[in-house]
Amino acid sequence: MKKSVTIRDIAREAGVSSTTVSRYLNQNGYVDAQTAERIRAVVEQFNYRPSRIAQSLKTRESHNLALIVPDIQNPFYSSMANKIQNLLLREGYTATFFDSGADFQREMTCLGVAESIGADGILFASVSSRRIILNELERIGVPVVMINSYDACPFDSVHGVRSESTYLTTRHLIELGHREIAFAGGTPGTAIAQSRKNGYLNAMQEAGLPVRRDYLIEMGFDSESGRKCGTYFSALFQMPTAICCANDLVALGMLQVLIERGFQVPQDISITGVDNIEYGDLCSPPLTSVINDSGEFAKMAVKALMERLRGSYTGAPREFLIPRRLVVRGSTAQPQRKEQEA
Amino acid sequence: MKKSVTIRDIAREAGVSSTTVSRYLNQNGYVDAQTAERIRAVVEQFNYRPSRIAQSLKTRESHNLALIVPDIQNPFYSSMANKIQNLLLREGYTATFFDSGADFQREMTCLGVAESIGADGILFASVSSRRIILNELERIGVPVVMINSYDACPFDSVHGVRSESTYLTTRHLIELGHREIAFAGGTPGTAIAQSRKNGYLNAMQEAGLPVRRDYLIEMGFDSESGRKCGTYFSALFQMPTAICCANDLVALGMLQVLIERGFQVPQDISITGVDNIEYGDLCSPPLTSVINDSGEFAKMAVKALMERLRGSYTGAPREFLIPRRLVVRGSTAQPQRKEQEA
DNA sequence: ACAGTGTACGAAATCGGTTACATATTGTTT
DNA sequence: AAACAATATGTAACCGATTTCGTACACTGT
Repeated sequence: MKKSVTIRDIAREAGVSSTTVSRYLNQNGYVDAQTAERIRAVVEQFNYRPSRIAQSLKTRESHNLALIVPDIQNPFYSSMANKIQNLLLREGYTATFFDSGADFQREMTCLGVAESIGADGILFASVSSRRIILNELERIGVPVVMINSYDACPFDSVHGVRSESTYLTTRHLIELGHREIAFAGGTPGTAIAQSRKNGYLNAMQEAGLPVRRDYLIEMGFDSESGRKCGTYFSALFQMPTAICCANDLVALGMLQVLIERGFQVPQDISITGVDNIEYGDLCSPPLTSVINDSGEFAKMAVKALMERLRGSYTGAPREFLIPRRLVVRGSTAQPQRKEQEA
Repeated sequence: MKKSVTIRDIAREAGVSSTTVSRYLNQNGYVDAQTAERIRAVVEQFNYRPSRIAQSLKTRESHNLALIVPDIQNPFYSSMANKIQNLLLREGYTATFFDSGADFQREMTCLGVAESIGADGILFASVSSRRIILNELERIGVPVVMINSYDACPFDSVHGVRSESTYLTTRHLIELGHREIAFAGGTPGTAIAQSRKNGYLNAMQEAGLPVRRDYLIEMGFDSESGRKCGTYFSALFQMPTAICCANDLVALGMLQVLIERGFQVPQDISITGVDNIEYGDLCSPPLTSVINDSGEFAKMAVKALMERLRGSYTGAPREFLIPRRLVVRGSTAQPQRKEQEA
């Protein structure tokens, strides 16, 4: 089909061998200034770009990474993906993008593809950090950075302080005077959902507050799950005065249902999220949340992987903790339960 | 570093030549049933996956596409990216992801990288459909599908009916009785912004309504632009009774500022968006918008590109129009200007 | 018995780069 | 003047697959 111009074409045209052209392009070995100039001119004239594929085959480095996220439509991940791609471009790397849909089987599929395309490394926001996944990663044998995957694993990992996010929001609710605090959680069985639940439980326990069975439900991490949880809570005989949601999407879905059903937020009920996504601020009332700095995640993940790729770090797996910060907005306030009961 | 298992390893282990293994894997040429079984077993035992890189070099097909979007954080594009990636995976293709940040220079950079990595095709949501870009695409010489790029171009393209989206929202506002309708537009100089502006202008003209200079401003396609426009409009001596925004992000930013400044939406002022993103529905008031079906975009774009890649279509550039539909929600209502003036 | 056809498999070239090794010229040191 | 290092370039093998061409055998029909 399309015949590309090769290094040998350039060599012939410049009257040198392909070796010399290669040396010129990679700036290694000696090449005379005049020769270099001749090559440069020919390269420009022909708009020559060396084939990354051929390079990869020989050097055994594809300069391409696999980026696997559970849900690119989640603003946290789309923002992170954007930043990762920017950082990588600067380093001369590209990213092959995968959306696993938070599904274990698809995660395995993506890993298989990642291997066959010869990815030099994997940036993996895995939800199902099952043993099989870890085994598969080890078998593939390229550097891996796990993102938001709290389980102990033999790879570098980047995540917020375990359980800190919902701990912060729950404690905030407690400090406001709430006692009946419910939790609307993410996909059961995933490490990150577990961590968020624990944050809630820890804060409750620390304050000596009881956790009611029917105040703790887990669905998923998207707004649809939030709507379902909202429907559930609003139908309870005894509603909580505050709900700690596993992330902002859940909180937004929840908010919508509650407002739809005539509840006032935060007067009747307070809501918190996690991630501090843009839309949480755009809504009314704006969402109290926890900053999960996707840029920081991207930076650390890329840095860690690059160090592994360059071999400038070869030690034990590292854990990078991204600091978080509570952002109080309009969706939380002191409880007014007494009046309602009267 | 990591020595991969090659087709020759498999061949040796199975007691055949690499040719036969290749024939077995690609299901072309004859291979004895028993031999096939032996090979299958060895392949499984060694967990062998042929190197896509070596395949690409020889066959001159990378089975990898470049996907370039202006802003992956825009829910329309992140949703589209998700769906595109899913469709491609099924076809045995991968996508290298680029976020151009709606910047011309970066678009050029991305195209250069796309060429050197040997992308078989390009899915390109270009904002700056400048001549240079088109020339560069033609020079690269691989199939291209342009997305949301309205200018006439020598490639297949996928987009909504030109100017239809804002035409629908503006007409909706007019039918509600609004006469003082402003427009908050997207990045000036881009084809899509031009198209959105035209939709507004057409509807206004059709209804015989005058367009005031100070009611027409263009900033960008993100929520920050919406906030700026909102600040501008809310400071006007004579405020419009409705604002037609170029997309939902702009509308959401606008909404936030207006509510912040004490305006009631839709009582004091009506707001419309375009794209029907999830968050537009989650906010209050929920946003009147126009459905821009990202799944349909993804489907048509992938289909068109695949046909080009397979050579099953080789004719003139095609234009795929995705139908749209107005979704009326709480952010629009009849104007109540008379009372306010009194 | 022989040509023709379908089946089964291998040797070797090839894709477009990189690189180990060899060669040649020039400059510098002893 | 001989020895050595630095500079400048080329030859050819190689990365891991695919593919052309060729060989060999087993049928089948005449």
